[in-house]
Amino acid sequence: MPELPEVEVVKRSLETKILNLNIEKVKINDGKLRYKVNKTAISKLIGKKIIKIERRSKYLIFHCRKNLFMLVHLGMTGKFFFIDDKKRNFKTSFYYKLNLKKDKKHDRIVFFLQKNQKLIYNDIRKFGFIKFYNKDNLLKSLHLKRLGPEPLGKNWNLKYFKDYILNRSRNIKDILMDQKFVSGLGNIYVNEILFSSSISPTRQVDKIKNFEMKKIIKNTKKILKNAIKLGGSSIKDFSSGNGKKGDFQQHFKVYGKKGDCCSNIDCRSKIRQVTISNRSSFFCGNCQK
DNA sequence: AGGCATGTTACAGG
DNA sequence: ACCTGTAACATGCC
Repeated sequence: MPELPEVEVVKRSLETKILNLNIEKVKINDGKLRYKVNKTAISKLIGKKIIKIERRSKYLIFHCRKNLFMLVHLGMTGKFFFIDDKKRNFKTSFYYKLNLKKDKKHDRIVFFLQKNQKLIYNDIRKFGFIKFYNKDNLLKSLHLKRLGPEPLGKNWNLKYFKDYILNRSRNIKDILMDQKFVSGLGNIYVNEILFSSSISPTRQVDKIKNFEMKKIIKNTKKILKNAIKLGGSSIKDFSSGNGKKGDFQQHFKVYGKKGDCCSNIDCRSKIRQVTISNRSSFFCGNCQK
């Protein structure tokens, strides 16, 4: 999935494309996403416009008028494609090239917008979802109500970190991936954050010192901001709303680098891969303690 | 063929 | 009620 930086990039891209365009029609090719798409609810979009797009953690919140909110999670392989049918040269468009490959069959939902514009929700594995809320029940939804602070926000700080891990015994990787502790990080970025903080993913949280927590917080913000700036990562399935792929993956230092030499200049160790809580963890056993 | 993949949630057990 | 770990979801790739 797209983790926080990827979702942020998608959000910014969509903002430039679909805001204030009337939704004329919605076509459901396959509504069996993580949750079945509610046909009655989605049809309420017709005749309305998206007036604002917000990101919370890895969720996108589309604001419509008349107290209608569309909550989207991209799961592991959800993507948005935007097509301008009017002015594109179809045969040279990104989407046309993509169709020649294999993605077209995973177009699950198509939103037809005014001026021959189309927004497509494409999701190979169907772990993503689209749900509808009103203002009162959106934040109370099971998805949003228990989310911890945003990693780029001021509420995710040393005091919060210390208080949260009191009386808890888990490894640091687990807790950084826990959306109740901090919301928006996933497996890739947590691997990168721990490498740049020189902390082993298996370290128990009660053994993390204050200066290390500070380092984690600082590196998290740095890495996320840089990833957003570079347009996110594109592992296999991510691309932003306009079909461009991000460049951050070229900056990975450990994720997917099993067997490669550690990127720290004075280190000759090889990156190791172990499984922690059922997820792959990549780290340097020499640099990360 | 089998294992792995950017995530979240329901569930079971403590 | 809280905390933690595990399995499940669907599809493609190596």
